[in-house]
Amino acid sequence: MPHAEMNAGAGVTGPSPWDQAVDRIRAGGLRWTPQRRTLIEVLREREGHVTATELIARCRERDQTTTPSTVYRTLDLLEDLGLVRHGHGHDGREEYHILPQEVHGHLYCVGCGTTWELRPETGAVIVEALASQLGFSVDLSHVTISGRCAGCHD
Amino acid sequence: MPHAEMNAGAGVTGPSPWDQAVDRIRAGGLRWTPQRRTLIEVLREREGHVTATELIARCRERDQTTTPSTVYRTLDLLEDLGLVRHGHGHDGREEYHILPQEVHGHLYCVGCGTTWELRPETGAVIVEALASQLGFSVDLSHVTISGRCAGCHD
DNA sequence: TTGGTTGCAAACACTTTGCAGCTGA
DNA sequence: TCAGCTGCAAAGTGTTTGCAACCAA
Repeated sequence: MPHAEMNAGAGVTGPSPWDQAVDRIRAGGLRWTPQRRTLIEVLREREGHVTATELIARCRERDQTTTPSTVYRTLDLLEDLGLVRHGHGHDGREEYHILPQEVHGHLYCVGCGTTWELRPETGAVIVEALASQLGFSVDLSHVTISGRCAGCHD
Repeated sequence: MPHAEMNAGAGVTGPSPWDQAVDRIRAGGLRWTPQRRTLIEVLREREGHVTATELIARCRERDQTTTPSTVYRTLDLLEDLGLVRHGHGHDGREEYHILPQEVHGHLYCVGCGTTWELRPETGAVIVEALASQLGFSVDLSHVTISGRCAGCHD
């Protein structure tokens, strides 16, 4: 998918936030379980956004016994830890943003169905326009804009 | 309300597109029923956007016997006629835009729960920014931006 | 008459919840 | 041990569909 290029090189400082997740879970008196490990394995392979349904399916690939309720409960937990955030996609389904280290919105192409990231640099124009014109302060992470991407014009 | 007066010099032109709806429905060999009349009465009192659930409730106020399935089916029909358009609101529910005579997006305030219209004049900045920077052509009618309105800043 | 419509109820897809038993620390 | 976790099944949303009866044209 023609996703936004991830930072090559300069990257994140220190260990992956997912590694810290184990400790942070334990630190809260919570337990590190096989089910949580499975979900986090799935999550750390992905960047961007996924639907809960997709996560459940991917977990089931690794562990046939995966249960939806456990996945949802674990996602709630991870959201409390700030490792994922949820919103709603263009079709109204729960959609999880993985590792939102950088707040971003989404662009959905009705032509090819691809979802693109709307980087803060680009989104800034929107944020500023609405702030100055209407006094409205945008939460970019909840923005999804539909339209047609460069490759899908009529 | 914004333009909409398509004053034709000859004969059949209703003052409101809703009046034309009756004829357009009949013209398609379809039937004009009490249930459809009820829904359209409800719709013509509203501007902007409503959830299907809200429409069902309002119809039931007028006609206790209103059924969800009929409302959904009628909304489908009205969408075919171009009288409403549906999208998804900030919470992922079906949301209908009534009489989208003027294409517009939405602003949702997470503070007070109000939904505001994003007028094309204001939205133009967004459209232009994404077009020039990414070659993405925005469909403003599917844009919903969350944030805080001027009266709800922390 | 007759095909579009309706109401009902059941099906749906996705998500949440209650609870008894299991398990990580 | 024992609070937290899991699986299951059942409940809940909101939306869609199958079908026999119904009714607008």
